[in-house]
Amino acid sequence: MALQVYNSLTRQKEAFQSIIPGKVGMYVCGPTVSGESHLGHARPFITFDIVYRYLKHLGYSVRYVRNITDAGHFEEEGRESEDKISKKAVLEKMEPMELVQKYTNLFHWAMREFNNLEPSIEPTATGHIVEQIVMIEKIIADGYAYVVNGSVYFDVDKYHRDFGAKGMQYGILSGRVLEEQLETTRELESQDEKRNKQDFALWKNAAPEHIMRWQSPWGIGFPGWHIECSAMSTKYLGEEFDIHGGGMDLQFPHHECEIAQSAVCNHRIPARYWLHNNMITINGRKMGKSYNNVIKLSELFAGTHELLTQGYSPMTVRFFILQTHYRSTLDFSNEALQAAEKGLRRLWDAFTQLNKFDISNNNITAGDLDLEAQCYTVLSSLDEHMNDDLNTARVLAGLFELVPVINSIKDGLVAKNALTTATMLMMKEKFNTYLVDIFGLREERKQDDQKLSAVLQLIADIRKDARAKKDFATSDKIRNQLLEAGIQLKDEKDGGVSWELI
RNA sequence: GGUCCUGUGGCCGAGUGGCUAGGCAGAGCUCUGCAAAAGCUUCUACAGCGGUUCGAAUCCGCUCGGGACCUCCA
Repeated sequence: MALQVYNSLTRQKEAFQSIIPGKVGMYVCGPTVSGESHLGHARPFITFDIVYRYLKHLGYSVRYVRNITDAGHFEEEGRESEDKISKKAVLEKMEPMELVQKYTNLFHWAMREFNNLEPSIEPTATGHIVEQIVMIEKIIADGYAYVVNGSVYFDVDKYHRDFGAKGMQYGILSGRVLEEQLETTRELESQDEKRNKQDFALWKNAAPEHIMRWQSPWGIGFPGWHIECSAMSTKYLGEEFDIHGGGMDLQFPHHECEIAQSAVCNHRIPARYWLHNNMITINGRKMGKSYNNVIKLSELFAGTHELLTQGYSPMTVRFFILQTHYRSTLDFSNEALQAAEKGLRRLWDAFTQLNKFDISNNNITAGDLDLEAQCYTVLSSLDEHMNDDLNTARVLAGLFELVPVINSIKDGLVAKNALTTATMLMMKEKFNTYLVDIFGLREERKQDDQKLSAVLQLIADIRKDARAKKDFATSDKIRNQLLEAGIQLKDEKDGGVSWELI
C-alpha cells in the first residue's frame, strides 16, 4: 500500500500523489511570534516534521515552507482593534521588531530541542508586505474586495456566489454552509465597515498609536490575518501545491479564507491535500491562551509550571506526541508524560542494544521458526502502518513488540541463531529508519566522557572484587552512593557491569 | 443555538465487523548475595439502551457525557 493521507478537503483518506512526480511542495502555518510557544504549538511542528521526514524518506524532494507571522493579527475586531505585537511591545518596552526577534529566536531554540528539521524556506509576513499588497490589489481589481476608510475587506458573499458555481464555494474546506452561517450568527458590534458579517479584512487601516505600519495604496496600515499565507505559499510553491498543513483550529476561518483569496487570484484551490492535526488538551480542554491553561515549552522542559510535577525532556514530549495519531486529541497529564518518558527509555535502550549486536554470522535458517515468523510479520507491517495516514502510534507499538525479543537475545534467553541474519538486519534497519530518520528521536542522556568512563570502570572493578570476597557491605555502598550521585550500576547476566547516567 | 468530532481496562492511547494493539502503573514468578535492569505470567476493556448481522468496540437509531469550530488561536 502506498501512502494515504486524510484530506480535510474531501473528508476521506486518499492515496497521496504529488503534482510533479518526485517533488512535493508543503506549506505549514507557522507560529505567531508575539509570545513564547507552548506545548500546544509543539504538536503541528512535530507532526509536520514527521510528514517532511517521511516524504523525504520515500524519496521525494520536498520544499517545506513554514512561515513566521511577525506582522500581528487583530486581537479584537472593530474599533478597539489592536495589533498583538505592538501591544506587547509597548508592555515590554521594546521595538516591535526586537520583540519579534526575541520570540523567533525562542521558537527556533525549541525547534532545535525537538530535533525538528529546518524548513526549506521560512518566510516572514513583514518580509512580504509587497507581495500581499499586490495580491490584495488583484482581488480588488477582480471585484471581490472593497475599500472602506483605508481598510480592505473581502466580499465573501460575492465570492461564494461566483466561485460556488465553479465548485469552490466558501465553506468547502470546513464543511460550513454560508447560508446557515448567516442565519445563526449573532449581531456583533463595530461591524459598520463591513458590508457583511462574514467578510474579512485583507488590509487594515492603522490607528495613529499603531506601531507596526506600512504604506499601501489605501493608506498606512497592516495586512489582514489570512493574506500572508496566500501570498507566500503562491510565491514559493506556486498556484497549486501538494500539501497544506496546520492545526485543526485553523481550518476555519483561516484556511477557508486562504482558499478564497487564492482562488480569486489563481482560479483554483491552492493545495490538493489539507492535513490538520488535532489539539493537545489539558484536563479535557484545549490548551490555548483564551483558556489560560498553557504550558510554555521552556516551563515544560524545566518543570517550572505549577501543573508539572517534574520537567519533561524534548524527546519525551516528542515521543508522547508520536504515541497518538495526529488527528486524535491528546490529553496532557503528568502521568501520561511519565509513562512516555519510561516507554521511550525502554524502547531506546533496546534500540541501543540492537545496534551493538554483531550480526555477521550467516543464519540462513531460523532456529525458532515461530519467533522468526512473528518478528518478520511485525517488521513488514511497519511501513503499512506509516502509509496508513501516518499512524506513528501503530509503528511504535510494533517496535515495542520487538523489544522483548532484543532483550532476550541480549540476556541469552533466546538463542543468537533464533532469527535469520536477514531478519536481524531488517530489524536493525527498521529501528534505525523509524526511530532516527523518520521520527527524529535522538539520544539525549548525558554522554559519559572518557575520563568518567575510566573512573567508573575502576570503581566497578573494586566493587567486583568486593563481591567476589562476599563483602556486600562495600559493594552495596558503592552502588548506593553512585545511585545517589545519579549513576545507576547494573550487574549484567554475563558478569559484567553497565552504568547509566540518570 | 448551528456545524462537526468523540466516549476503549487504574492512567495514556491504537484499532480496516470475526483473529486478546502497545505503553505506563499494579500483582505473581524467574534470574540475582541483595537490588536495578531484563524475561515470563496475570489484570481480557470498549458510556447506556435498542437494532442490523451467523458474528459489532467497529454499521444504524436513540439517550447520556466530553470536546472542537462558529471570535485571536497550533
